Amino acid sequence: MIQHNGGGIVLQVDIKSSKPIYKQIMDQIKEGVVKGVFQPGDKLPSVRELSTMLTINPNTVSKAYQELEREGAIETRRGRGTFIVENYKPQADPDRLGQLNDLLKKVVVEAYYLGLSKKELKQMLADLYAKLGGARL
Amino acid sequence: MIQHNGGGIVLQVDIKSSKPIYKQIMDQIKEGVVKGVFQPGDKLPSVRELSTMLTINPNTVSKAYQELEREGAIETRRGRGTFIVENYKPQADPDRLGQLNDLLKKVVVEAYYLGLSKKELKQMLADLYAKLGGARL
DNA sequence: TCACGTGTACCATACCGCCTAGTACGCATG
DNA sequence: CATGCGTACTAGGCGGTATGGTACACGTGA
Repeated sequence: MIQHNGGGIVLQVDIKSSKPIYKQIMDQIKEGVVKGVFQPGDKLPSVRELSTMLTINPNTVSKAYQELEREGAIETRRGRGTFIVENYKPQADPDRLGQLNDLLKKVVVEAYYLGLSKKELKQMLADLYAKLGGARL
Repeated sequence: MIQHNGGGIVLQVDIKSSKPIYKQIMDQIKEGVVKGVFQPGDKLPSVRELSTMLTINPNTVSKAYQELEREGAIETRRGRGTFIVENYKPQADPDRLGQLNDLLKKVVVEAYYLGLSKKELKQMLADLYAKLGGARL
């Protein structure tokens, strides 16, 4: 578990996880935005800097940044760096909406197999909203 | 998209999907149990039969069945076949509970990036419960 | 102007999960 | 004993992921 704390931001990567490193970075940045840890316009660590901090390859960081930009979450300015997008406009993408529905369906099925009632799952969801986005959501 | 319909059960597999085939089988069987399409004690297709129907390798089906048995969802009886477990007793597995929480967290973050409000997500969850387990959940 | 930091684009290599193919074994049923 | 069943094992191919290295294009600031 390698950690990076530069200027208040905290990113950590688990090399041993089955989840790809570039996806770990993506998820943490998006979660950080929701939490408010990353503010619109904030500068992210440079590709080389973050790769050094996490002792991973620059290409891996670059891949994470490219995917995030493709999703519209961040933007890159050549020669300047990578930044959290300002005034993010969500678009009702049918594909991503379907994926979200599938993901949520999986949650419901898993909850059943863990013995969680509908009420308990709703509570879990409420707790997450409280924990993640006090003001934002 | 290959489909199998034997005795009322319907399983389909998308070879081109990035999701592993054995996981597709696992998810569909678990979803089928929640829906009630599969009843406790029901016999699943044999490894060879299902592999033939889906035109995939028997080992792939076997892997799906083994994982499902490890999760306690199904049980195999040597020489007889594979069956949906009767009287399934959910166990409060802390690991799986943590994974469920992570999955739900991802849902919340994705929902934010799709512009879905907390209310809309809760509605989506309610719809899924209605669609999946009318009586069971 | 020029050095520097930035993201980007290649290429080659290695590793690992997934899937296939084939063969063989142990067990329960009829 | 023949059949159907799950299981185990080996070998190989394929694609995604990550690494290592090099090179290029662009914007900034001295």
